[in-house]
Amino acid sequence: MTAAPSSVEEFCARLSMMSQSLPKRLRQCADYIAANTDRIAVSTVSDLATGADVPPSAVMRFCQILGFSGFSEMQRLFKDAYTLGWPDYETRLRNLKAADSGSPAALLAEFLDAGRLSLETLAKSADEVALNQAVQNLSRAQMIHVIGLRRAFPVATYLAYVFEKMNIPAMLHDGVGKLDHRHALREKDALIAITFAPYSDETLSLAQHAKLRGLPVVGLTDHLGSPLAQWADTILTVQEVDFGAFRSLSATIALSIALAVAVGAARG
Amino acid sequence: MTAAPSSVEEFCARLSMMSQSLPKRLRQCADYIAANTDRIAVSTVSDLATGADVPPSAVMRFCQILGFSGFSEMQRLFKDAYTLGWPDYETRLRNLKAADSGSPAALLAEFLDAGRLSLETLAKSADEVALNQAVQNLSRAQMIHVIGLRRAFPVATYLAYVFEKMNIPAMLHDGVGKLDHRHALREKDALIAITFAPYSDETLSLAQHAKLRGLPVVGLTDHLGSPLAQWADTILTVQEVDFGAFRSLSATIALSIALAVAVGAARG
DNA sequence: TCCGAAATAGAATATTTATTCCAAAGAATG
DNA sequence: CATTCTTTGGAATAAATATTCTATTTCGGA
Repeated sequence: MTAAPSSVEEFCARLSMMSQSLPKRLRQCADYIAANTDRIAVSTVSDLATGADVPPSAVMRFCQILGFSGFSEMQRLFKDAYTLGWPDYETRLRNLKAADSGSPAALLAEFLDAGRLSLETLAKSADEVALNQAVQNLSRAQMIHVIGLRRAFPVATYLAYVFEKMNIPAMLHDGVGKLDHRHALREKDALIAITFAPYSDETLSLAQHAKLRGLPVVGLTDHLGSPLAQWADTILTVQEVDFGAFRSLSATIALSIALAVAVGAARG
Repeated sequence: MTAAPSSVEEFCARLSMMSQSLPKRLRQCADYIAANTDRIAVSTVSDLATGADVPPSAVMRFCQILGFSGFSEMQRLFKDAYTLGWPDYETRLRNLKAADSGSPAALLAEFLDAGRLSLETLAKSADEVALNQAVQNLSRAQMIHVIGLRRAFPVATYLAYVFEKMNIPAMLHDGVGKLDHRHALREKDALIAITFAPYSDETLSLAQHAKLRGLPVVGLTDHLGSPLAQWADTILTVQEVDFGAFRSLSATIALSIALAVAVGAARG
């Protein structure tokens, strides 16, 4: 018995290699599974058996012929691939770590990978409707207030930089000197609030203040259940892949610039 | 008991509605699940329980509070949604770009692409030797000073954030109040200076000051001919691909974190 | 500080799901 | 046509997983 495939690609290759030489029932399995690789992660043996019109034991034999100990082992391949976004990521990560763990170059490779993965995830999950709505709200504002502290601070400062370059009136609430500028929020202004778990009280508090005064609030956060959601009119979510304790911010910054430039364009 | 959500959107909405008023353990469930909606389809109760750091029974109670009969029913929602499948990155990016140019979604696609290209470029061009040298210089320092203004400011602030999180003494020279803290540079300290064309005088000036006092200076800039080169012991270069007038900073930030974490590791 | 209600953890149980095994059917070979 | 090897289906078993239940703990209000 040959070894089991260790990636989805390898799995597919093996499949097309073998399917010719398989007896009837097993070929049915192979064909059905090849046509539904995207369902394997969320199916049971009997789901697949029903789909391929074979008894469950045929599916089991099929898994074993491919080199897996059973269905569960085969399914793990697909569950992992799904969870991680791309199939080979975990394997590559393991190799990199094993190779030369801790060396600066290895670390850099990890962060580059994490950044890339974050960008790809955002491409898949970006909510166009929310983005358009955010742009509309912000482009009507007389002044755009920006707040983001701790990990979100770099994002906030970059937004402030971009707005300034485009001659859009914007104010960064940076908390310097513990000065609170909430009263700078005036009628017809809007707020961009950025915060990720663990959420910053100051940011939430300013968002609440703005919301209660009736200003449009655009929230940039990590998920829809964030406490920021209740104070924002529009929520944009970004999941950054983290490596170690730190995140790359790549996706967050990309989304921020896109937002800012779109606002700039909308204002003409 | 209210009826269970019948779509993932509804589920997320319900979640953000409730999460405020939930007791501790259930809130942990809500937060973890909200941040990992994409994993639910392929997780077991105990996977989620482990991730949320609660016992499995808490996850069950959580499912029931949301209106499901149990975990299996909740998971079905996500398994079904999964089957519809996300388009892959390439497809999605093409779709985003296809939306009439200038639309927020199209802009986002461009910035995501630019970001990814920058990361890939850095992966190919990174100078391992310089990186190692930079890590060495910085890990010996008693305090690390960081300066980066304008476009480089977000990078500098993120570096300061990361150093702080790792308990490494660091000082951000942010120019607030036009205060000049160059005399905070002391024997055995080191400086990270970050600047891109058009180069910031303040940054160059501080680098010069440090160099003349004999402190190690690590320069992060756009190319080896940068004016920063003459005041730095080690030069790290990053080319960010720009789209329109703005750059994504993805690669610069990835390099910065890698540098910081490597320094953290070297200091033990 | 006490009481009652709410929340919790973990063990016990039920259910689903995966896996094995073997008798029977079918194909190939001489 | 008999023999042998392969394939098959389904029942029996094992394992994983979900779910319930209850003794405790925690929390909030008198």
